[in-house]
Amino acid sequence: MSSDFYDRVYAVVQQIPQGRVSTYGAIARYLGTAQSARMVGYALNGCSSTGTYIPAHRVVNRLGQLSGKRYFGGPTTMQELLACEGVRTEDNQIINFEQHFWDPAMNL
DNA sequence: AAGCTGACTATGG
DNA sequence: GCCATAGCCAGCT
Repeated sequence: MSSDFYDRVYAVVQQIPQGRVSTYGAIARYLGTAQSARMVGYALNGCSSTGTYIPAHRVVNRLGQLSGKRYFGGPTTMQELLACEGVRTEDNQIINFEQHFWDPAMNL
């Protein structure tokens, strides 16, 4: 039922190593739809519907901001998940974002 | 079927 | 340097 686009997004996000983060734009570009960064987040919106665990907390916007933390049910859920993996955040933004950044196109 | 929405990004003022 | 506007694509109403 999930479109190929959704499935690809999930596949990439699942391949993000623990303690690393990626961006919507990077994933979108890897999928071939560089202009559809919004769709990446939109796809993650249905990650719970897939029944598969998707580390969506490892996906942030290009500034390293936890733009989608409000979709995790708690105001600090995403932040805690990242912190649990060793990713420090400050004011909803990842510290040393470039250091944690993981580009699928660069590793896949 | 047609229009709106959105976890983005880039550009302009 | 910050706020406003536009472009984008795929899913949802």
